[in-house]
Amino acid sequence: MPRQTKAPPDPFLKSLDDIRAEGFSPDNCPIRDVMSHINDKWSVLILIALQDRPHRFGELRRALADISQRMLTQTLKGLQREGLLSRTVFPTTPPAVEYALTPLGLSLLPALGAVIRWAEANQATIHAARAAFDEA
Amino acid sequence: MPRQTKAPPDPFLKSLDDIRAEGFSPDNCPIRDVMSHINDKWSVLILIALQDRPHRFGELRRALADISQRMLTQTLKGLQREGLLSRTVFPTTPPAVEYALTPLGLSLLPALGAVIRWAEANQATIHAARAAFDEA
DNA sequence: CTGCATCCCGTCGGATACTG
DNA sequence: CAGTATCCGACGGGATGCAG
Repeated sequence: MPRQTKAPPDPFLKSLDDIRAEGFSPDNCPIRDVMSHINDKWSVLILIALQDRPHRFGELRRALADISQRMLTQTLKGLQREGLLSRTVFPTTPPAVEYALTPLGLSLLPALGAVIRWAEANQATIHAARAAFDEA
Repeated sequence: MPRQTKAPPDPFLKSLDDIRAEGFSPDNCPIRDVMSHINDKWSVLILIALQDRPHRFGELRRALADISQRMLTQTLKGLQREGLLSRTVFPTTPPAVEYALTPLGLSLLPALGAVIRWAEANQATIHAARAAFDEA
C-alpha cells in the first residue's frame, strides 16, 4: 500500500485550517455537530428504509430485522429531533404511528449515497487490507 | 416540519430490500461493515487533516487540537488497518513517523465531502429543529 | 517524539418485563 | 401496535504515568 506521493488532487474538502478560519472551534464545528448525531449504529439504515415511502413502527422493525425496539424508539426520536424525519400518530385503536422523511431528511440521501456506494465498491479492498494488517 | 407527501425522488440509494437481494444479511452488510469503522469521533477529522499532505504524529495532534494522544494513536491504527492511510517510520533520533492517505483513503474524500457540505449547509436548519423539538 | 499501559467513568446498546 | 422502564454488560474515550 504505497503512500501518497504527489500533490493534492482537487479541493474536495476544505482544510481544517479553512474551517477554523470560518469561525471553527472544537465546539462549533459543523462536522462534529451534525455528524455525531447520525454516526450511531442505526440512523443511516433507518433513513435508507424510509427513502421511498413512510413506514410504521412495526414495519421499520421488521425492515431492520435485528434492531431492538428500545434502540428503534430511541434512534427515531433522535432523528426526529434533528428534523430529518416526522412522526404522525393516527388515533385509531390500536394506535398507528407513521414515520416519514422530511424534506431535510430527503436532501441528505444523495450525500449519504456517495459514501454508501464507495463502501460497496471498496468493501473487498478493505477486507484485504484488514487481513494484511492483522497478519503483521 | 411537514412530512413527506409525494412519491420518492430519484433512486439515490438502493432500498434495503435491494441490498438484501444482493446477498445482504445483518452480518454481511457493506454499510455496517465499512461505515462502523469510520463512524467514530475522530476518523473523519483525521482524513480531512491528511487530505493535502502527509503529517507527523505531533502535527496531527496539534491540528486536531483537542484529541488525546491515546485516541490519536488508536484511531490512526484503525484507519491504517482499513487501508485508508499509511504509516512510515523514519529511523532518526528521535524517531519521526509520517502518516499519509493511501489512494484508497484519497478516493473516499469526495464522498465524504458531499456529507460534509450538506452538514455545513444545513447546520442552522438542524439547530432550529432541535430547539423546536426540545421546546415540546 | 512517538507510543503503550493503566485506571476510571460515562454512554451505547441488548434483554426483558410491563402499560395504554 | 407502539411504546416505557429497568437492569446490566461492553465499549469509547479522557487523564496520567512510563518507555524506546
